[in-house]
Amino acid sequence: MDSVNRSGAVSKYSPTEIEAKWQQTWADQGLDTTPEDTTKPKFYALSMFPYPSGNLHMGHVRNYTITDVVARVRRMQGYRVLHPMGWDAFGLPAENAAIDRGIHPAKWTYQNIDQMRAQLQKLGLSYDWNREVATCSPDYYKWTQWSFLQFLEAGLAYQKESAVNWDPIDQTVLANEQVDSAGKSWRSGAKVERKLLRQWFLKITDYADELLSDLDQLPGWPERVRLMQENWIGKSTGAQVVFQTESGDELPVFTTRPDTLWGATFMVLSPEHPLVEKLTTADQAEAVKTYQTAAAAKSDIDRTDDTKEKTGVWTGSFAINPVNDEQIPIWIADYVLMGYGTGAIMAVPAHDQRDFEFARKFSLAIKLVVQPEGDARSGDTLTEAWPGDGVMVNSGPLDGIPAGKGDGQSVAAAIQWLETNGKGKGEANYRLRDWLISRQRYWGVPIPVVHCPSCGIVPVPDDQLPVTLPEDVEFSGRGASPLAKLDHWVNVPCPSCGEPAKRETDTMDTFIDSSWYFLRYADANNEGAIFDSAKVNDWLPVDQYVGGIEHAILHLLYSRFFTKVLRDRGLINIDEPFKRLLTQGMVQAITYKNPQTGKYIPPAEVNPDDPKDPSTGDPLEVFYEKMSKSKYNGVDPKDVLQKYGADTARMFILFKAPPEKDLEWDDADVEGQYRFLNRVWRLVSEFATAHPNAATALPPELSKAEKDLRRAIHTAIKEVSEDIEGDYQFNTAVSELMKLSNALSDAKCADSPVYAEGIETLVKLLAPFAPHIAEELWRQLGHQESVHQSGWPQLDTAALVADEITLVIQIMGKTRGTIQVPASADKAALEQYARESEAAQRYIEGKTIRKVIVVPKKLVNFVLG
RNA sequence: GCGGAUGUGGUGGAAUUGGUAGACACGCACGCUUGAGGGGCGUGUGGCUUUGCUGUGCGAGUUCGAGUCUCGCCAUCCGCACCA
Repeated sequence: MDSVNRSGAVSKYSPTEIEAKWQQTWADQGLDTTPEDTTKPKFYALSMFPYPSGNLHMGHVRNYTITDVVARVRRMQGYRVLHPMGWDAFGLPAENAAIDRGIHPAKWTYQNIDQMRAQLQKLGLSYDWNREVATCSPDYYKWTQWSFLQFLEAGLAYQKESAVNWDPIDQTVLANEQVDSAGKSWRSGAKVERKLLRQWFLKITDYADELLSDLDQLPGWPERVRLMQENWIGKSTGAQVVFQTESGDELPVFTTRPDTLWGATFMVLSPEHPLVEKLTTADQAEAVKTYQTAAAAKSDIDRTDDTKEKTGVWTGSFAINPVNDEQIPIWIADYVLMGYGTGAIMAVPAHDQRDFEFARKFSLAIKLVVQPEGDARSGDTLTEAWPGDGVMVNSGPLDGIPAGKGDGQSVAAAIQWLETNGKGKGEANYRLRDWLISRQRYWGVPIPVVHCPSCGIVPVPDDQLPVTLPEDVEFSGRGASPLAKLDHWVNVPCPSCGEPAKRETDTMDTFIDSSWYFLRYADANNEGAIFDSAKVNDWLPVDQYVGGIEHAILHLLYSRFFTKVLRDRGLINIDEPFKRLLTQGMVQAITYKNPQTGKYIPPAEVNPDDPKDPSTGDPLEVFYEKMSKSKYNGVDPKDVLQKYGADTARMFILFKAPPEKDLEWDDADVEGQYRFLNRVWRLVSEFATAHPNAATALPPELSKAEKDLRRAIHTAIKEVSEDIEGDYQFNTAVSELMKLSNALSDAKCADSPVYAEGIETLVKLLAPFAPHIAEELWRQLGHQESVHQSGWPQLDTAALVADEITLVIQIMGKTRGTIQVPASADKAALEQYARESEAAQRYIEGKTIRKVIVVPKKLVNFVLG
């Protein structure tokens, strides 16, 4: 590693030294402070902010490096760039640390933030730290509460009884994502129960249609994220149809196939449907009760898991089919979910497979109303439901109409008939549910309302915000929210009437904190308002957002929702918060697993050439998996930075895989990047020593060597620029840097101004990727200002033009050789050169040329007869 | 079951969008430098029965020419899943 010293010419590349030096200098000079000069075009580059666990992992490094390259390139290109960082700092881990280790969540969190900030700063990320936010800080959550009150005032926040996941051991409510696939609590391991509780919701369903249709405005998002959101919102169009029970109650149902109404032979209600009790006859009371109890005991997962056998019970009563006045039985079954549609369905067994299975099992009538063409079927002989096309039969006014959802087909005709006759109407239904935001936890934003016996729910007035978290709390991990036990905090006078009242003790889902942080960065230190609207309207939307695919739905959907609500409150004028989105792939590392025992073996204990379990001798499975402690395959960024420096780590991560693909960590490739930076160091250092203050003004005439080098230089400028502007292709951008470096190493004109131009260009192009080494080398070249303020190299397209090109000679489409020809040659000349070529002569001799295809600047293909 | 993505050397990955497949690296081999190791430098590296043939998951097709376009399969990964 000290070979450079032996020559005595230049100093050794010492990353830790120069990285610390330049990080300090840049911070002192405020190089990364957001410019206020609004004459420049703006660019907002953002990484999803982290949860402050205390330790930076490789996934973070990858995420932030990608965004940093984008930000640095834009700065060099003359944009004013906003590139902030902050902390998604509320959440369960802090509270668990308090329960397990007796540290206050606030103390634990702020310690972690300090630790992680220090780690981030060692990566050379160009953040404007003046705009740092932490969602657990009262300065921030004051405005989270204020936002909540905006929702409340707009009628978009409400309380409702809801069935939630209840952990009987920890005595607390859990979010869906905190219950594993077996229906057990992630913390206590207890089987989760369903329990009715009064909870806070945000009415995201009011925005379902816009959240769906505006996905079209996001061409800069990955297709699959848009599709996932589309699926999640789950719009289906159809009709609402009102059935009457014999007792006179209305029983509305939603259906996507209103055209099959004449084939409805029974109805099914969800076991939780409010009308079940009333509809159940005395004879059936016991059976219904038993079924309801069994269904209630099952978690959602159990209920949706047994896809095979249908179960259900008849209520004993009947409904009237509104289209033909037929009497049809009303059943209950758990394949009908209370949370979707109206919690009740009309069952058309001939044309819906679930209804068909149910009808067969309980011997219910099956009536065919769509006759597939050229295939006479009847309900009695069907072996499965027919959901496909055909002609309507047995359907009164619809008879003879072709079945389908198109214009003039059965569905449209049915909806028109329903509306004309007042039996129902066209309607859309969504899978999306309202957002349950209540959490019975301490370490979150208190919901800023007071419950008053006489005034009801009273919002805390703006001038009394924030409702701060009390600090004198006990964390036992048992019972309701720790806040509920603090009488002095709970009991307050009603802000409206002054009588004794009680604070809301639920805190908000932490996804709320992260649903608006990207707006706050535009005006992060505003004490008098959530933000200055003009500043948000100036900076937003985020031009490039980068984060993991795991947020494809929740965070990104919630943020879009918040943005639209705040827009409708007149606070901002944008429809969508994130113009372009990049979902970066996982960072994986080699993993060894013993297939016999199922145990993971630390790589340090395995011989990679012959992977065997050191204790049992079993051959091991070898594969790449996401880094994690339990698999012993994590690589600590700290170790990499210490050994190679941030520049090498950044270069490796950018080069190893395209950003959206999974990246396989490989120490040998990290070494490779370190070697490359060392080569660049020697190349530039040696040049700077030999040619202090070298001129870059070009002579009027260039030699061939100079022209070739200059073409390589400007090809690099072109390719790197394109790679980091369109679809980010940092891997090929880095390979272009390597090509330029190789071209300079091989160049035979080291004393030419062209060579000096090449050296300077290499350093500039390298700057966004490896900012420290580029800065150090730039200064060695004699520059006073920072390379990061030196401007992006200008492309000279004239330099790209070659005097000679390589012409491919093909015979019958097969390449048989190449020749060098003048670039200026026209089609006829190219054909002539090709005919005369040795390669063509060999194959053409004695044959007839039937056709010649000439592709200018590329190839000549001879088709022989 | 529904929807989506991906499939190229020993490995990670390129390919101007129909025009020399394997750029750039990693690894490996050989050579030079070095007391040795490391490092550095140089050369080579898809396969094969090597004047040539063959090759981008498999099989057809379009074309002068296909990794790229069309049709049909296979495999892997991801999301959703009794959604009426």
